[in-house]
Amino acid sequence: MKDEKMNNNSQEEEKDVETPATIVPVVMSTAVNGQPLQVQSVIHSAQSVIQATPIQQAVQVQVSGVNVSEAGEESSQGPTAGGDGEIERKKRQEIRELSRRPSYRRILNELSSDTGPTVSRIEEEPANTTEDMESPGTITIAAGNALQNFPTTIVSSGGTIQLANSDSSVQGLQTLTMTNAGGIPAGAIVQSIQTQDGPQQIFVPAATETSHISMDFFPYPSVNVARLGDVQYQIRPATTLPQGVVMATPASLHTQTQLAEEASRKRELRLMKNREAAKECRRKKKEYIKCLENRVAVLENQNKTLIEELKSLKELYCHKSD
DNA sequence: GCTAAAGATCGTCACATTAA
DNA sequence: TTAATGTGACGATCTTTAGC
Repeated sequence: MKDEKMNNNSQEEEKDVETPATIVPVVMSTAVNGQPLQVQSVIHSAQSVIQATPIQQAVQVQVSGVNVSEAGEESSQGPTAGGDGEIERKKRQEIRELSRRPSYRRILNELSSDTGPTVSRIEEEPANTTEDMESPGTITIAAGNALQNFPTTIVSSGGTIQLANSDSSVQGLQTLTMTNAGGIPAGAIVQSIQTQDGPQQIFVPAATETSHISMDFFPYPSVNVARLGDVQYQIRPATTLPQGVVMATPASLHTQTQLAEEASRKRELRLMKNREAAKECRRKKKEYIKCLENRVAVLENQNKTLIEELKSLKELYCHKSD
């Protein structure tokens, strides 16, 4: 069952990593996966993970796996020159299996050079502003970061709509408030919005006199929401519905639709957050594994130094006893 | 160049833990 | 108690590699 996996308490792991470490005064230089190590910081991070409890076992398997892989790689320089027999084939197969972890090494290299702040994974669209607004009745605007270049006034078929961008510096979620100065014609358009995911449309319900529309923009199209007064409407890709189809329901079904869409929105939000959490979790895990690898390197060197020291002391002792 | 195999990555689910 | 968050497991998909 999944119970056993839960023994690997994540908080414990975090605490282990954050435990104040003692700096071990060892002078050495080493390298892991070709990366030169700063001895002090390596020892620091290594010390902090030494007390790792249940998860340590699991990760140690990985670490030893990497070591084996590295060893195998050294011995696999090109195809075997002479032998063609079954044994040679098996040997080559073995070597291949051992040496195959290129992407993993690449990740480690990236991790070791990653010192800056987390870079946003959401590609920013170039600003897309007034050019699409010329056809009457359809307003094409830009979402995402392009909102900062957004015009404050655009003309719809029903009149003038004032746009106020709440905070264009917040990535991922943007709120756009539209105040309808002229009144949106009942049953008519619909605002067409250009987002990172292509044009999207908001359908204004028939016979609705509204003076206020607000829209939330997430990086994920299915989460984007428009509100007319108290009613929420999901902003969907324009391609999912034929032009002119009114998505909004009659007043009697508003509550039901509202609930369903609210649930759907919550789910999308939860999935989005979980997606990000999973990414963060994996990043931490890689970092943790890297710390353990560093620890291995440090301990190996430390061991080597101690053996040398013991050797020289033994020699000294032998000389003196003679 | 094509293909199969294996590893890596990602999104999601389920559940444990934590914070309010 | 409950909502939010963290993380292992799983399956789908992508990437990389070797062999042909």
